[in-house]
Amino acid sequence: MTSSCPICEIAATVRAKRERRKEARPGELLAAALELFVEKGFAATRVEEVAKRAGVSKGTLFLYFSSKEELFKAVVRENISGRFDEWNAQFAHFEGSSADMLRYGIQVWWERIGATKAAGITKLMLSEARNFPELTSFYQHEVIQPGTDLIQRVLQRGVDRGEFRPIDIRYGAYTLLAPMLFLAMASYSALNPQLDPKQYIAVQVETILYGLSSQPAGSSPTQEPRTS
Amino acid sequence: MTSSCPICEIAATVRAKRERRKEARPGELLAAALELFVEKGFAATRVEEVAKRAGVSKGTLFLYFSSKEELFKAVVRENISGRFDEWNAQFAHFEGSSADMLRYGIQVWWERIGATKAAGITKLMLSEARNFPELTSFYQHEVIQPGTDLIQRVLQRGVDRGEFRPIDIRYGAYTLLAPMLFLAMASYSALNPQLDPKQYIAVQVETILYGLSSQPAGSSPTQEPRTS
Amino acid sequence: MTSSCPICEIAATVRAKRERRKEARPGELLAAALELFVEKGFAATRVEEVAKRAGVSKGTLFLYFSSKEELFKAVVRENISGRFDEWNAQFAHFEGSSADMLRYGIQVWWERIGATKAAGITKLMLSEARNFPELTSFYQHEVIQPGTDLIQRVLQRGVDRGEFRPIDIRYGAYTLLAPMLFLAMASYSALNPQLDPKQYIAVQVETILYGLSSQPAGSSPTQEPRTS
Amino acid sequence: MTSSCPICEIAATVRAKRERRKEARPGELLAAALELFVEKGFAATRVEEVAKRAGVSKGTLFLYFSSKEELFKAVVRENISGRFDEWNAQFAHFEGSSADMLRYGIQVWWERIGATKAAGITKLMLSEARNFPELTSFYQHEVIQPGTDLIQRVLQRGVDRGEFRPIDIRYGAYTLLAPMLFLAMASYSALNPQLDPKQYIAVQVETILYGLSSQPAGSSPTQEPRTS
DNA sequence: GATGAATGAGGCTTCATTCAT
DNA sequence: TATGAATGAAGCCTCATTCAT
Repeated sequence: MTSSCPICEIAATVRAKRERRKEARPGELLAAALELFVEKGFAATRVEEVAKRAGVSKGTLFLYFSSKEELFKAVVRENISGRFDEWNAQFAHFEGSSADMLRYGIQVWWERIGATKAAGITKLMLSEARNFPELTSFYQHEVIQPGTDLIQRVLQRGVDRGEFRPIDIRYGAYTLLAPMLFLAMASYSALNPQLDPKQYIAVQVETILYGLSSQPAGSSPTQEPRTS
Repeated sequence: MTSSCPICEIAATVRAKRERRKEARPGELLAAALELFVEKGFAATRVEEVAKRAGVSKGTLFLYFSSKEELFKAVVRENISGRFDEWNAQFAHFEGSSADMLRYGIQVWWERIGATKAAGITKLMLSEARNFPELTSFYQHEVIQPGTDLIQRVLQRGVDRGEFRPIDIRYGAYTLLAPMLFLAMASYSALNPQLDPKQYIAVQVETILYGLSSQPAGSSPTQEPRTS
Repeated sequence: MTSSCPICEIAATVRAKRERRKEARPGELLAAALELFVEKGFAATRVEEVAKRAGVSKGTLFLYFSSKEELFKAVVRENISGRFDEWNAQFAHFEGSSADMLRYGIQVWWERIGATKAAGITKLMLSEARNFPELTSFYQHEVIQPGTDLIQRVLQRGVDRGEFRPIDIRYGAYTLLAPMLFLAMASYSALNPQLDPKQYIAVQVETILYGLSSQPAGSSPTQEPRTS
Repeated sequence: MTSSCPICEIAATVRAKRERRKEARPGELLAAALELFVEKGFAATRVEEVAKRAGVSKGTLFLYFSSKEELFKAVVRENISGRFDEWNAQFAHFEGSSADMLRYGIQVWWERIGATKAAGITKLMLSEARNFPELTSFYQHEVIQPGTDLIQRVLQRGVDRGEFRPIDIRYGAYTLLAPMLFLAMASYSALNPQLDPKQYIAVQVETILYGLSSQPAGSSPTQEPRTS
């Protein structure tokens, strides 16, 4: 600080700045990578563009992530798998009908994943998994498995409480997953059907809940699916 | 036909053989291309490997298809869009309930598309559309539009005849499309959930028809979804 | 002729036709090759297009010319070197002033070469010689050498007869050659200056003859340059 | 400047070195490209060989020039069109006879273009223009047009001052251009006549100036060659 | 830590030439 | 003779990764 060498002071400033940014860097890179992976897919995204969008050079990217694949894994952890704990906890304490629980779960999924760029990751993985085996098994463990478990627990709860018909849990999970994942994929595809997601979800969910319900004739869809 | 001239016969044989060869080539290439596109995606498929799998050299492929993109278009025409006329005709004369019509349509789709490699094309297009704009608009015109039209006509029929609830036709189409397309995508992804497709379809279809039906209590799922 | 086998008759007809065309074929191919070589250059001309323009298949071309280079040589022989004998003979008996002799020679060159596609060969050789050494030495022997000799003989005659200043014959030849060859090249280039060739030649020739003349004031342009 | 901080000096050195390297690359590549284009023509030159001759890899070349065509344009700018401003300025202030002006201009052209590899560019363009339309229009604008304008201005000056016969300026320009361009082409062709350029130029120029002069022998040609 | 110049394997496409028919 | 399907070497260009500074 009292150094008479101006270089030293500059160096100190630079060092401070670097350290501050050192922690920011990966975040900026992850954000840029998420955007681009989702926009173009894994293979078609060029690391140089990721770096540029994050405001750093290509070399810097490799300083934080040893390869393009590691960068991708970090993106997945940041945006998806890192959040399962929180969700699991929320569901563990849910009180109310299982139909509401599903409605709530799907709404949360939509807000945190479906409506965000993270949805594009799902599309990307379904698309390119076969070409990148290591990414695939990573994603299996970190996302697919926990996610499927979560849904199955909810369905099982509904069946156990007599709210849902005694459907095959494993296949039933896909009755819910399929339209959501399809939405995720369609939204991030150029073939995007330009549906209004909220309305799409409402129609799907109510139709499915109606189909799942143990006493459909009486109660349920007297109220029309609310398409807001 | 009963010519006594041996030359004629030989000539005919030669001609036949040559023509068979010449006409077989594109077919062999299209088959190889379908397999590889579906396996790896458009960008990740190497034309040289397509050629090798068809048993010819790289150069030969370009004799029949002027570019990789043209090869892809030909694959789509051969496996999907070339068949819509036939389907449209079949549906035009269908007699029976609209629910049966949907069941039948989905079964046909499964047999001709879903269970074949053509399903992989769907996955591929959803995935890579954004990176290949020309392919995208081609696919829109040749596949998406005709396919959506077809489903919407069936739903409209069901609503008009009082068999289905008066749902929004446009979104309702996706109630059917989504699980099918999801199956197509999942099947051709390394994230394949290893579901039994027939059982998956049975569960989805019956759940959805139940959800669509105008008189759910009476007709539909008295018979359990046939999971074969 | 009285054969009862219709095939035999057809075969005979075919054979006759073939023999008739057999002699025509090379001519058609040479004409097509000249056009295309001149239009696009040697390397950029594709043998397949030559064949197509001649109305035959690629294979047939190689039946008559063992390679692209041989085809080119045949074109040169047909259009240029095959004509030197005739010209040499004409010049041997020319009577009149050397200026007229040059005027006449240039006019003949223009009509037989300069104004025809053969001029393009000159351009082509100057351009691509270095990439095709064998063609180069062929052209040296068959065209450059005889042509230069011819001009030098005329100049020498003019000097010997006191009509021209005693210039260096070798360099003087280029005083005449340069503008003509330049015209040939420019005409067959996309950079074509759109000059009227006759007018261009008139200006060049008279300027040069004037420059060459031993008594410019007196002799030279008393007779009008015939620019028609 | 006289900083006692050794870091600064090192940093300066490093920076200088890097910049020198970085700035040298394009120059080295342009030099290699000029050589090879001139030697083999545009189409026949392999970018990989350009890179190798510049001592870098294929990829590096594309770091500096986005395509082979852009590389060529850069070569033209560097060697030809970038110099017109300077020449135009020189000519604007020339004092002396127009004949001397032409002699001087031709000498300068010879030293700066004709005797250098840049002359080969001219040959190349005349040769390959037709196969590369974009290069052609580029060359038209950047070279042909400014060059022709320059010559015509000098000729017009001579005519205006009564030094030259009232020749048609447009065609007269080619009286000068043709032998020079021919020399450029011949020099860079394998058909190179092995003339001594200085002597060739001397003969051409004096012959032409003699032909242009308004009072060559004293009287001059009373009647003009009619060039219309 | 940060940079960005450099690399080189690998992809799509062209085309002279061969050869079975 | 005539065909044209087939070949494969070679060319331009891209991009993940390395490394000297």
